[in-house]
Amino acid sequence: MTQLTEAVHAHRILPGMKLSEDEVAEVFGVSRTIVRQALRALSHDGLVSIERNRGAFVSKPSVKEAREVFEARALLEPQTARAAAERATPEDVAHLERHIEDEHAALAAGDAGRALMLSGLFHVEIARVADQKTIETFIQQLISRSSLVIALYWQRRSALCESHAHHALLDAFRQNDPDRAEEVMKGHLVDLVSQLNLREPPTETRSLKEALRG
Amino acid sequence: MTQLTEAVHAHRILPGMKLSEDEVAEVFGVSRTIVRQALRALSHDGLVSIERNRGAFVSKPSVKEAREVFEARALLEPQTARAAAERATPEDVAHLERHIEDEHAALAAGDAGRALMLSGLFHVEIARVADQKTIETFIQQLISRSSLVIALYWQRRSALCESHAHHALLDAFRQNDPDRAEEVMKGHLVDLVSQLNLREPPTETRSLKEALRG
DNA sequence: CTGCATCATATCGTATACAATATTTGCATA
DNA sequence: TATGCAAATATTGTATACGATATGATGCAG
Repeated sequence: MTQLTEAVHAHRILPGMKLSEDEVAEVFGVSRTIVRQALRALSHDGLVSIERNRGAFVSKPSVKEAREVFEARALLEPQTARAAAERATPEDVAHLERHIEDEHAALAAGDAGRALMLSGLFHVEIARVADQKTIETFIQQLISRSSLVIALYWQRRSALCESHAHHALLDAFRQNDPDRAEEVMKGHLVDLVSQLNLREPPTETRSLKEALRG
Repeated sequence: MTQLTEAVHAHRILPGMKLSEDEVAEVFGVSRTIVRQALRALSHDGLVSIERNRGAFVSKPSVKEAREVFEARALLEPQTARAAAERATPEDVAHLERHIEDEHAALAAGDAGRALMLSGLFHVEIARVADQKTIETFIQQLISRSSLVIALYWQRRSALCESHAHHALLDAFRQNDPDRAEEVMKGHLVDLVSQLNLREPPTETRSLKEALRG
């Protein structure tokens, strides 16, 4: 059922799309009970919004919400990157490195959606290295919602942006350089926001089934 | 069903206590379906932990989790208090003031549990004044878990601690003094942690029904 | 008397059935 | 043709029933 989350992260399911309980249940071959549980969970993470007696829809973050998400990230992530740099072991670094490699591989294979998902997951992994489970949970939620924000507000000019910052973070972790890690993360988040077009709230929908089968 | 949350905040339900689905369903006169929904929601907020095929228990934060909660609060709340001080209107101040008065009234009436709950809610209200819905959600969760931490690790010497800090925050808001608000909040959180005894993980349970009837 | 295996009971996990609500469709009327 | 009402349909909300799993008791062997 976590496939739903992945589909959202990979932009195979787009904001505004309705997630009908019967439909999702049929696609995954489970009962509505399970689907309802999952949708509730996603709702709690802000990925879908549930309207009573109307159904669940993939959230369409407003401009204000988009800003809030990145403001929260700016509060949490630099400090978390610092803590990660203090604690990072060679194994941690290797693990993160593999993560980046996977992202590149996905990109090379033309699977931009998977690359985007892995790119977000990288930030969650940092919180894991920092050994901050509570904050990790928050960052997880923020990354999910960031994926929605990107789907809505990304302006496509300047495509390959993240690679550099993530490599720079990796270096800082490898050298256990907290100051640098914090600064890089701070700048990285500023970069991300600067590449958003936080003005219009566009719309678009597709069929659910074909998006999931893809 | 939010009564469950209130009961936890007011320390009428204590960490470790089992929340049997049938039992809760009977107490509230609803079906297990509803109870399960509620328990999953509480689980997501970290108030209860669900063990598969065993049931839901009020969470017993470990020392590490307790530290993490207050570390996260230290990252989020000072900045949020700053933002609140920048935006606070006279209406906001009046609203927060009433909150503090309610807390005092509860304390005077001997309802220490309700006072504790209101004291926590005060922090959530600050996020609301700051107009930061996303961060407000996080703080809400952190406050809830703080309530559990307090139930487990509070050392009773120095009882009336919060009053001063909350009044100081109110003053800072009234004067729209962001620097002061941020500093006071920072110190307030340090105070709170310093009054915890983050060493032993004690245990204790009571019957659910009598706790809710009380 | 103690320890372990087995069985009975209780509790949770999932599916299904029914009720409540929203949405759509069709028709009548202005 | 457009509009408003009403019935029909579809979808979600809730309760209940059944199956799976863990827990505790019981009895037997050592």
